Amino acid sequence: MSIQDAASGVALWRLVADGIERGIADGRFAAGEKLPAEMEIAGTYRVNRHTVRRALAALAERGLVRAERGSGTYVETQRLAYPLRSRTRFSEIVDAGGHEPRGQLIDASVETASRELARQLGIRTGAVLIRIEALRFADRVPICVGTTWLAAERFPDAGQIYERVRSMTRLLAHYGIRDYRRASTRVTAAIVDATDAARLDLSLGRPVLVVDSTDVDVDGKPLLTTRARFAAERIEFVVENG
Amino acid sequence: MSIQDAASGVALWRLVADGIERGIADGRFAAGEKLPAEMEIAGTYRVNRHTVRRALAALAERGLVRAERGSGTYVETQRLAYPLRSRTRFSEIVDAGGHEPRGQLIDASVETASRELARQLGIRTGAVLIRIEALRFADRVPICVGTTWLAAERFPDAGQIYERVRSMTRLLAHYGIRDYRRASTRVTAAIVDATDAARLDLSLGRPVLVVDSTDVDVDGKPLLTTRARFAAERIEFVVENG
DNA sequence: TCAAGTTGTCTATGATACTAGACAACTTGA
DNA sequence: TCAAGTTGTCTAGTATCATAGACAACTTGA
Repeated sequence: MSIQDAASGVALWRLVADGIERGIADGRFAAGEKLPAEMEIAGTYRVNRHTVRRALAALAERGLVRAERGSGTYVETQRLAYPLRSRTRFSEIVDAGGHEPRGQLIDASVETASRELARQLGIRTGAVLIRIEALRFADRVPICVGTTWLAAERFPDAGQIYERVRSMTRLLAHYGIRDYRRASTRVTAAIVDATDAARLDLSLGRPVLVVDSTDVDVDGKPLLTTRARFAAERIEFVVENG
Repeated sequence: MSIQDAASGVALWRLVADGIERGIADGRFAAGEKLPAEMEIAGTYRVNRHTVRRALAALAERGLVRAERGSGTYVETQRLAYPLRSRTRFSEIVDAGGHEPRGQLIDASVETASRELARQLGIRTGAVLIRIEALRFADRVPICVGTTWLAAERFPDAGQIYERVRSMTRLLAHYGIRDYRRASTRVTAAIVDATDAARLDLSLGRPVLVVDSTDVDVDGKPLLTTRARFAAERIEFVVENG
């Protein structure tokens, strides 16, 4: 009972929790950043570590922070609302959320279509595909890593184009496609693999949302198919009803 | 823990105290009025009576309420700051405090000067005096009851005049005295007697401040002497230093 | 691989908060 | 004078708050 007068009627852990929350609100603890260690917080508030834990538990309950055993306690990034509509453009969605979208080419390669990919793209099995591996950011936070396949016949040099324009929408525009829409979207979840964990700056064992989608042109002809892995703790899919 | 969620970190009694304080602040519980009985408050907040007592104790500590055993708990009137200067006018002081001064004649009579009164008024022992018993209010709250003596020779019919003008300043003005000042002020305290208790609307046993004062004209000649009893819980004398 | 640092969990102790019931002391009004 | 209502005080039990220490489980970086 050192920072409160003896008869304040407010629990110590509440004062600590409020103090940390204020720190998050005014940016002293930035989103995604690590909070000071529990012992350190206990020191600054001159309070027992258990009291700090009580405060952090209350904040975690409300989703403001997330504790990672052995590593630290992190300020939860507010999850980006990501609507799933027929018109789904990463850059537009992120921009609408008040953040700056950015794309980064990780790798572009050529491969042949598996039966499944061929079916989705409406081409024959074994056809030549361009495979683009890209990482997408909102402000400087990685949101998702996506693998996109396009028919090499229709989109030659797609990898180089993407590297330049850094946006799938602009890539398609480069080939004269002014509009397209989402034909199908399937969402599931998985545990992040080591490669994606590094790309998304996620700890091992954290969940990712896996989105398989196919975009088609105005005539319904498949343009590309994508498998994207979203850092689950950073986004929230919104499905409009009706 | 009925009116707060289980993990609020704010003590129940604090919520009750805050609620009552808000009630006082917004006038739901008027100054001087009796609060609901502890059991009743406990009922409205769905809380144990002891918790209510804890809340009331906190408010009493801060001087917002005052408990009277067997009677009830009352909202403390904010004490009126009453400066003691050479220029001391009840009506001016009350008016400066943002309240409406009022005087009320209780009794006017004639008596002869005791040695002490004679000395204070600078007249001979046994001289005829007019004794005025008056009650003074701020807004409709009785503040003090005062007994004033004036020389009948100089101020004939003072009682009737006071009854009409209801102010000692205006009474003196009636006799052509435009200014006067406080020659001496002595302050002590006592327990209210039954008569004054009724007049001041005080419980028996409560303290009063007893003020003996003599006012003189600009030449230093005594005009009147007064013994006033102030309800201690309603005023606070302020002595300016320097 | 290891040491340092971090969060998670356990036991233990004392203080405070809240509830519950009972009775004393006192005031008020009939 | 008395009954009803009020505040004051006491004992008791349960739950929460806060402190303290120890160790496990895990991450990180050298």
